[in-house]
Amino acid sequence: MSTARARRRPVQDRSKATYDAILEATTRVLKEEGYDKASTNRIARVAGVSVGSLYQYFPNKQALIMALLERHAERQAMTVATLLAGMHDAPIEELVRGVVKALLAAHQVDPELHRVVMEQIPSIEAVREIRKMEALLTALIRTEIDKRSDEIRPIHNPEVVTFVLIHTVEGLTHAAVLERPDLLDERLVDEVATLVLRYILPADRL
Amino acid sequence: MSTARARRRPVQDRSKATYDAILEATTRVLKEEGYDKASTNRIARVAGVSVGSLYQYFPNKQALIMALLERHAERQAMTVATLLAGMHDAPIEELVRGVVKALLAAHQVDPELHRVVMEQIPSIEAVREIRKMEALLTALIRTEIDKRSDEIRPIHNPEVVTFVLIHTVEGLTHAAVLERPDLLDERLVDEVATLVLRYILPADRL
Amino acid sequence: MSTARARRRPVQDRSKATYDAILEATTRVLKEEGYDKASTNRIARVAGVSVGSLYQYFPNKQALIMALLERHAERQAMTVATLLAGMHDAPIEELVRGVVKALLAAHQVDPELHRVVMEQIPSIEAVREIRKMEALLTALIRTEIDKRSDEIRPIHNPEVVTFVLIHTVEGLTHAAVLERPDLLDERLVDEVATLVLRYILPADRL
Amino acid sequence: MSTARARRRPVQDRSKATYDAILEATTRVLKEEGYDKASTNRIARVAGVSVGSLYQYFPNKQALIMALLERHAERQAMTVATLLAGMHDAPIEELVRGVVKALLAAHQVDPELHRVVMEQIPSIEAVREIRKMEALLTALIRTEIDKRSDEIRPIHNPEVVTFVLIHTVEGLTHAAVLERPDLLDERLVDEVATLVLRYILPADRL
DNA sequence: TATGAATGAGTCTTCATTCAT
DNA sequence: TATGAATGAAGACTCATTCAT
Repeated sequence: MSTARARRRPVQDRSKATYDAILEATTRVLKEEGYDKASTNRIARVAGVSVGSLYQYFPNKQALIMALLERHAERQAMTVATLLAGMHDAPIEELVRGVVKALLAAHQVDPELHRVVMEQIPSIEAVREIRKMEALLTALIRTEIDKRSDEIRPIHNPEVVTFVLIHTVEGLTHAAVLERPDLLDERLVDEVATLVLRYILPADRL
Repeated sequence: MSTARARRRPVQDRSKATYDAILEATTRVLKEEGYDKASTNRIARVAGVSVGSLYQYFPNKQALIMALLERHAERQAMTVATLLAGMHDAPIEELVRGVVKALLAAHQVDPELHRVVMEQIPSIEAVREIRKMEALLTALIRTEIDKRSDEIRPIHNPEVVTFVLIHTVEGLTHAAVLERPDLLDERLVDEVATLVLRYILPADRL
Repeated sequence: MSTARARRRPVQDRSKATYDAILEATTRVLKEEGYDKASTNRIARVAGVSVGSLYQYFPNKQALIMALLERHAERQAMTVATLLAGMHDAPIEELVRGVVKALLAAHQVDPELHRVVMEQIPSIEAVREIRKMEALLTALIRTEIDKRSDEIRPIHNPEVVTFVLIHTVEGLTHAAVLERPDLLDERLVDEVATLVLRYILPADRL
Repeated sequence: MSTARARRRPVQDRSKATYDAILEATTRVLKEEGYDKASTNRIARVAGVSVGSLYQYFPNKQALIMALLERHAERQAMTVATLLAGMHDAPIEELVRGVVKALLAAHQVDPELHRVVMEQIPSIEAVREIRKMEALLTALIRTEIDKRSDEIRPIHNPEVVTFVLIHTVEGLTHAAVLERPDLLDERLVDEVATLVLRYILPADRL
C-alpha cells in the first residue's frame, strides 16, 4: 500500500532513458492537461512506452508522482544550496537578500510544475514531500538568528519569529510565482528583503 | 465544463432544506473521508436524499463543490466584515491589528474544510474561488495606503507593497492554520502586526 | 477485503430480476466457458446488464461466486432433506440406501456447475462452502451410529468409521457424477449401499 | 493452446540443472504463495534464471504446470510400484492392505503440492493429468478381480465393483490427506482394508 | 418532484510472452 | 544460449450522470 517508492533507480543506459522519459512525460501531462487527465496509460503513451514498462519502474501511480516530486525537490534544494554557498560571513543585509533570492529561485525551478503540484495533487503525502525543504530552511534560519543575536533586535520568542520569517518569504514567493510572475525581479527581492530586515533589525540600524 | 453554477438557489422551505442538507453532507464527507471518497452517490446518501435529487440542485459535481466553496467564502467575508466594521478612523496600529486578526479569524471558519479544500481539491477553478476574498482585501488595503500616506513611510511602489502586505499576512495565516494551530492566539497576531507595522511605518514611529 | 457477501438481497421486482439474471449468467458462463473466461464484464454482458449493475449487487467477484455457491448448496440441502424426511425409524438397510440415494441426488443438482466449481474455482473459501454439507452429514451419521449400536457390528473407533463412511459415499458419488454419469442409477445405489452395509453390519446379518 | 508439452527434455548437465531448478521453483512458489502469485516472472526469479530461459524450456505456462504434474505423477507411480512389487502371490487380505497402503503413500509424495494442485489449479487438463494413475490402477484391479474370482464373493457387475473399489480408496485417501492428516497411520489402513475386504469377500471368510 | 436502478467509459494494475542485445 | 526490458491485452472495479417510474 504505502510502498510508494520507485522500484529501482536504473543505471543502465536504456533503463535510465525509459525512467527519465516516464518522469518527463508525467511532468508534461501534469502541466498541459492537469492531474485529472494524468492516467498511467496516458502518461505511458506520452512517454512512448507501454504501461507495462511504467509499472516496471514504479509500483503504482503514487510512487510515480512521488518520484517526480522528489526530483523536483532535489533540484530546488540544489538551487538554494548553490546560491547560499559561503554567505555565512556576509553582513546580515546581504544574507537576507541572499536567502530571499534563493527561495524565489527555488520556486522558479519549473514553476508550471510547481503550480500543478500545489494546486491539483490530492495527497497530503505529496505536499508533505515538498514541505521538506521548508523544514530545512527552518533549521537554517533558527541557527542564524541565534548566531547573529548581536546584529538584530532582541527576540523574545524565537520560535514564532522563525515561523513568521519562513512563511512570510515562502508565502510571498509562492504567491508571486503563481499569481504575479511579472513581479519576479530585483524589485520584489528588494521589497521582501526590506520587509524582513525591518522586522528583525533594531530601530537604529534601519 | 463551465456549467459550474448551482441550478437554482431555492427559496421555498423544503427546497432550501434539501439544498442545505446536500451542502452540509458534502462538507462532512469531505472533512471526514477526503475528496477521493466524496462521490456524488455517497454525498447524496449522507444527505439523506437520492442522487437524482442532488442533480436537481446541482448540474454536476463541480457545481456542487463550487457552491460549497462560495458559501465558505461568503462566511469568511462576513467574518472579516464584522471585525473590520468602523475601523477606518482608528489609528494605524489598531487598524493593522484589526486586519490581521480578521484574516486569522476568516481562516478559522471551518478550518478543517479549508484544509481539505486546499490540500485535496484538484481544481484551479476551485482554489480560485477561495482567492476572491484576496482581491477584495487588495482593494481595501490599497485604498487605505493612499489615504494614510502621511502616517506611513514614503512608498515608491504601492502595487508591490500591497502585494507584499496581502500575501505576507495571508501566507502566515494559512501556514498557521494548517501547520501550527497551536500558535493561533494573540501572540501571533502581535507578531504579525509588528511585522507589518515595522514594514510600513517610518523609522521614527517604531 | 473479506466482505464477500452480497450487497443486498433485493426484494423489489426489477432488482430481484437483475440479481437473478446475474447469478444465472454466472452459472452459464462458468459452465459454458470455464472459470478463466468468467470475467465480471463478460458475466454482466451475458446477463444483459452493465458491469455497474453487477457491482451494485455484489461488492466483488468473490462475493458473486460465493452467492452462486450458497444458492447451489441450499438447493442441495433441500434435495437431501426432502429425501431423508422421516427415515429415522426405517430399518438400517433402508436408511443406508436412503442416505446414499440422497447424496447422489444432491450431486445431481446441476452437476455441470458442480464440476466447474470443483475443478476450476481457485479458492479454498469456495470449496469450503461446498463442504459445509459434509459437516452436516457427519453429524447426522455419527448420531445414527450411536443410536443403532445394537443393529451393527461393534465399532471400536467411531470417529474413523464415520470418516470412512462419509468419504466413501462422498468420493464415489463425486467420481460418478464427474466421470461416469452413465453409472448413475439404481445399480450404483445398490452397490454403494452394499459396500456400506457389509462394512457396518455384523457378519450374521449379511 | 494444446502446445502443452515441454520443449525438450534436456540431457546435458547444465540444461538439466536449469530445467530442474525451474520445476523446483514452481513447486516452491505454488506451495508457499499459491497459484495466483505463481507468475512466470516470479518463478523464473525464484529459480534464479531469466524469464527468457524459462521460455527456452517451456513453451508456455501451461506446459510448465503440466511438466510439474507429470513429474509428480511419475513419482507417485514409482511409489506405488515399489510397494506392490511382488505381491501377486500374497493372500488377498495382504494384497488389499498393500494396495491401500500404496495409495496412501502415493498421496503423501509431497502432499503440500498435491493440495495446491487440487485446490487451486484451474484447469481440467491439469486435474486430468493427476487422474492418469487412476486409470492405471483400474486396470490393475480389474485384472486382479478376475484372477482371484475363487477367493472372493461372486461379482455380477465387475465394472461397477472396480469403480467402487477404486474410488472408495481414492476418495478416502484424498480426504485424509487434505482434511485429516492426523488419521494417516496404520489405523486408517486397517479400517480401509476392512471396508474393502468386507465388500469383496464371501460372508464365510470374514 | 423525488427516487434509485442502471449505465459504461475510464481507471489502475497484472502478467504471459517476445525479442533485441 | 541467456538476459531482462518491453509489450499490451485484459481484468476488476468506480463513479458521474441519466431516466423510467
